Amino acid sequence: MQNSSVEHGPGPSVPAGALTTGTMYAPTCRGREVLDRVGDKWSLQVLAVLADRTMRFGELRRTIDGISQRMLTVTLRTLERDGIVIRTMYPVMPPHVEYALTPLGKTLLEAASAFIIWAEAHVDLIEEARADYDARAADEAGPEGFRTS
Amino acid sequence: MQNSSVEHGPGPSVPAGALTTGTMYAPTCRGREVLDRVGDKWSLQVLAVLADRTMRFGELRRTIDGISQRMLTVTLRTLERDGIVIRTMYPVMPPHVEYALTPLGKTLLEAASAFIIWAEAHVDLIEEARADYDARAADEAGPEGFRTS
DNA sequence: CAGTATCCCAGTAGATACTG
DNA sequence: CAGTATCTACTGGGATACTG
Repeated sequence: MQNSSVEHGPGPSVPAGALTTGTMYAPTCRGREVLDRVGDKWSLQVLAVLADRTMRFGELRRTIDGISQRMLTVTLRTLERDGIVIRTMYPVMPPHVEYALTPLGKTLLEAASAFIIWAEAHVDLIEEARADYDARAADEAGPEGFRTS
Repeated sequence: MQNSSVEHGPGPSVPAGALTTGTMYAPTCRGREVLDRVGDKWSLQVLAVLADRTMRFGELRRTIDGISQRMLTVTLRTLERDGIVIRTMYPVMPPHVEYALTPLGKTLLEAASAFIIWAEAHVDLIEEARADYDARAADEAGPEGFRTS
């Protein structure tokens, strides 16, 4: 995925130095796939819960509550594969398995924390914005010959 | 979808220096929906691109490249609704529309930047971990008498 | 130029049932 | 307990065609 066609003419549309602010982000490259990975419905949840302590499968299932058995398994497997959590199995009866964050997982959680905190801090503002937007939208679509009088 | 029981017991679960990682995150609440929103396939991309400067619809389309017309529209609408980008239309012929980050959008991008940067910085490590994992998985399933040589 | 409207498929997640 | 297997429903998103 690259910008093969920036050629919208010989125009000086990009003043060469316009890339001051951003540029650093621009998940145009492979970082995307990591974001996709961790940006799914459950990964961050699992991460956040494991931040506190090591947990067993059943504990995670009960703690996260809302997650299905299958999705917990899938999520944990992927995180394990990515080196973000580590799975320790004790071959006893009944089985005992523990999940913990790896050092990599901890750095991830740290990096994501600002994001998570932002989300929680601004959720109200966003919902307000939505209400506003919807109200305005209704305003534009609403006055459809309702001049009853 | 709430975490009815963050308490799974009388846990002094966080030992002494479990690093800064404590209970502070836990996207258990409404922050989740915000994360879902921005965590989709295109939002962060759009945000990152708009970090540089205001852009027109077509510019975004060409810059992000890979995004379809439909998804750009959908993404922009949602971001606008959430108060993260602002849409300015100049009713001329042909139409001229510009998109920019709102102040809220800028704070979001800032919050997300650590995350994005982490992703780009660790993508190699992660892919390595994956290769390892796959190799080990193949090892466990593979040794089926395939000692050909 | 900047969209909207449809159609449609692939992938994702939920529920359920079974197992070492 | 800690999974795997399967079946299905839902939806995100691409392709395409049309419009003010």
